[in-house]
Amino acid sequence: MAEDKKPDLRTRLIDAAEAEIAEKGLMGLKARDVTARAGCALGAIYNAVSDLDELVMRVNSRTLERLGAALAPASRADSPEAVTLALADAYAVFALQNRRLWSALFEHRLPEGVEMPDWHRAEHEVLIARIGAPLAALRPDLPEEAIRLRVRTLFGAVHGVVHLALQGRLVGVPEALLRQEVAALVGALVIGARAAVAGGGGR
Amino acid sequence: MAEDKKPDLRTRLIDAAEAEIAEKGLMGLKARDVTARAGCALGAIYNAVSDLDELVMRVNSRTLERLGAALAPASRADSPEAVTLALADAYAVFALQNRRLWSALFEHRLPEGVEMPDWHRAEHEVLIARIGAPLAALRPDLPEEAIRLRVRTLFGAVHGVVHLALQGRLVGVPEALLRQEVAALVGALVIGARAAVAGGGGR
DNA sequence: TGTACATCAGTGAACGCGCGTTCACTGATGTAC
DNA sequence: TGTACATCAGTGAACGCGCGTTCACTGATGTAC
Repeated sequence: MAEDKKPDLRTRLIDAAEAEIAEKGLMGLKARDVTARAGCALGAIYNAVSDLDELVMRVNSRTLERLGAALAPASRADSPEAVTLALADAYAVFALQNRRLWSALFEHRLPEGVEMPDWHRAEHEVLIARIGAPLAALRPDLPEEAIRLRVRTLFGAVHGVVHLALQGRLVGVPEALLRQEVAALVGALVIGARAAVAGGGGR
Repeated sequence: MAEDKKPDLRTRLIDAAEAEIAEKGLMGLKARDVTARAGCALGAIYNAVSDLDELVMRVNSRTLERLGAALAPASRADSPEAVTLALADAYAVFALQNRRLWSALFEHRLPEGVEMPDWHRAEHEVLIARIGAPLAALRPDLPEEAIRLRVRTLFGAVHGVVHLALQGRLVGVPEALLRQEVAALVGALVIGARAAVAGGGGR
């Protein structure tokens, strides 16, 4: 009666893993904590999923999906410049609000020699495409190949600033100023892109 | 006779740890491998050093010093723009040539609640200052505080592109194109900075 | 020059723990007749 | 409706291993007399 119909164990395990990572970070993820949280026995993990690694990838997969959703509204801004700026800002905000889950995206390493499954790789392509659209509009002079490259560079730049800021240590930007600095960075790059088109210089 | 005067054990241990990290990465660093390589017993580590963590910090300290040396020539370029570009390029080259040692700089986490010792923190400040000089020359309109912030943003941007490229997975720039892309990135930022001064806009 | 003693870097077997994974078992559910 | 049997998700104690750290011991070196 009060016994809600529980979701399928596999889902509960992914939920639990997600919550654990959100609380303790990827390094703090332990099989025992996950099963305790999901309310099942330790061994049950291996019925639902092949591996702890798979569990992490399922969580990362969700995070990527949520990230995608968080970036979606940005694409509706009314100029390529505005879209690019909005994407970068949304990225920073998402990272700030989901720090550990977001970090897990980049921290997770598969054991030596194991390849990332295609379904996970494909999810990244979606992100690339989303950034690529405004950039292509901004630089109609560049071939698709060059755009794809620039997307990666732009993404890397924004990512790096956010990443170091969230790590806190070393040489990061203070978190309170992160959005502002990301905006300054992307703003400069976007102006540079426009100037390149106007000037006719390929680079 | 053929017995060369061996350096002090502590030094040999740091040498060995450095070599191990260079070969296998920070995650692959094991006390037993280090001592085997240094030619001493396992327990000897704890006479020379308080901890494996300290050993890592000693290695990182060296890496930072070598990074500093690798960046030094860049400062002799003849305009602030050129210096900034040369610094970024030297950074990318250093990372490419010292991938695992460079990565260790950012991967190493001290156990919860342990603070980074000052001697290590100070070494980072040196790097910041080195990038700050040309940037301050480029933006004489900005107060020192703002320059310090921009240095971190610029550093983060370059770092991010390099970092993702070296990771290889996900959304990185291909390594062969890394230097070119870093140059494009920094070039655009430097142009943006100059334009900001000319235009009188603070941002 | 010799003897007794203290020091301490260096040794390596053993400790201890964290933790992913396995596996023999249980019990609920479904199927055949 | 009842009985026998198969299946299989779920259980949790036990396994096994990697690995940082400790600690009782050794033996070389230095000091005092």
